Amino acid sequence: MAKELTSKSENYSQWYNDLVVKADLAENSAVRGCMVIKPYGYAIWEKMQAQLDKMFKETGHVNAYFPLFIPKSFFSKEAAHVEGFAKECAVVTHYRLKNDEDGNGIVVDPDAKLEEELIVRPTSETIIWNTYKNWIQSWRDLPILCNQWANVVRWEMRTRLFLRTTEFLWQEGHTAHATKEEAIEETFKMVNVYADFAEKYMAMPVIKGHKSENERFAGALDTLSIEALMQDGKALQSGTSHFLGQNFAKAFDVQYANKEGKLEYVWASSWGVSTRLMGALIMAHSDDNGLVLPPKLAPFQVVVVPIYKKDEQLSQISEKAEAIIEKLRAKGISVKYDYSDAKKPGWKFAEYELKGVPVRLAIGPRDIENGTVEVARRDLLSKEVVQMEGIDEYIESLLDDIQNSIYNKAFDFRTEHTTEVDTWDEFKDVLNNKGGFISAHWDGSPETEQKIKDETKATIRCVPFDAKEEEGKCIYTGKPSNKRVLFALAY
RNA sequence: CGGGAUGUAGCUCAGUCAGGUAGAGUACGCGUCUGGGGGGCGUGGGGUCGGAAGUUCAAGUCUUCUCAUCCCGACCA
Repeated sequence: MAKELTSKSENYSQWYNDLVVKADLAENSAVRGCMVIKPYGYAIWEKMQAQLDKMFKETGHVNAYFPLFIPKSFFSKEAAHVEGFAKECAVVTHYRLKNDEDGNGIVVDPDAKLEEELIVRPTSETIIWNTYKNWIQSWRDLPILCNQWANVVRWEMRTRLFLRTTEFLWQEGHTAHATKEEAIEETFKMVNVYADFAEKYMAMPVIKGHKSENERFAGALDTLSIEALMQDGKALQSGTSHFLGQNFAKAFDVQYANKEGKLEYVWASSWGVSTRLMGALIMAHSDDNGLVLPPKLAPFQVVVVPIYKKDEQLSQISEKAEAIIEKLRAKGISVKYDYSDAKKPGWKFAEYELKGVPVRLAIGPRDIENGTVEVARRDLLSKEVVQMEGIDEYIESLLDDIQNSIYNKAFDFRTEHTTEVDTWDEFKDVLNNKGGFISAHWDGSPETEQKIKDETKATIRCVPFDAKEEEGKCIYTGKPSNKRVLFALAY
């Protein structure tokens, strides 16, 4: 066994790290906290990007690109925003290197100090709103519905592949609207796009809701998020959509003339998902044998492995295999044919399992004789022998089955790990022994949330949109509450 | 920035206590038998022992300094 995974039950966090590295998704780089996304991992990200990009465009958005660097002065214009990000910013102070006079290699040229430092963007609200100021004069210029695909840098203390890296890839939508109602509508629209994407493509059920004040984005009036549950019972915030009110418009003095000719400040939203979704995808479905990918995001959905001894056997098998592959591709199914002699069939089986390829076909002399194919599905680790005739239709529906099946499995897991509690003792007991989402009453105050966090590390993941109205008492203070919120330990 | 640990082959690590020719597994090259679940046998290549200075006839091992990384905490999508 060349690539042994740590088992999930033994050490979940080690299992995750092993999986990311051994499935060739990403690795740590020479730069602290920054990862190299390897081709196989990047292929999954590209699939996510392509689908999200399509969904953004279908909802009327366009792509643009704004600078990596943000002048320091822009940053301080929105008070809450600078407060939230100041502690984790990379700063460019110089623009030139030179040879050290003492022969110690290359040093920063002290004469090349910038007049004003540049911040490597941790998010782009400030540079974008500074730009929007020039784009907006009249109600006729609104709305602006821009998205950008970019990298951002947040100088985190501790990093983990995909879940939290110093530099990460994401998309950030920044919209400008004439009215509050329209901006709020946009905020909700995009959290719904994220939820659709997570559920239909990632096969990952999510809860949509409002963030509590403590967890809100720096500079937002309201933050909506999608929250997913990982297999270790911890929650992962997978996407956020912010209603920014007029905060940035006021900070950057972005006003428009309304139909009556009166100047008004513009209303804003911003929303984003990042390569963190890769972490979510990995943790939502995978097992001790490796990655389990939903067919809709797998770099290739089917792998074909020929089993042969001699070259003439291979050409006989290839003839059948290629006919099958052609039919599958005609149905839009992506296929890899691995006829390489570099590895043995057994090795390939294990490797593609590790990489989460949804369906594996094995064709050997036995199959040629019987007109059959061995079909293995990754999610259930099951195998069956199927007639070659009609195999394309069989696989087409099998891929749908797999997509649904892994969604249902994750959904059942979440249902099983969502617990209503009514007392503080019960809360602590469920948190420590069962994990998952805990639905409980809360008095609505940031102080109470903070105390709960200090005592248990659990935070309010969200106030779900569909939280049922019911009278109850805060589990911590006993004060009255009219709806349940979701608590969990989170990534 | 506090607490703990580790730097030896591409990777994972032994060897350091007690100084004396640089090791294993895995990966890699070649040959061969194999091939329906990470194969067997044979053989070969691969190291400034993180860096610098010191002690010594002799340093991976002892001393001092230094650099880097990892884990736990505070921060966080």
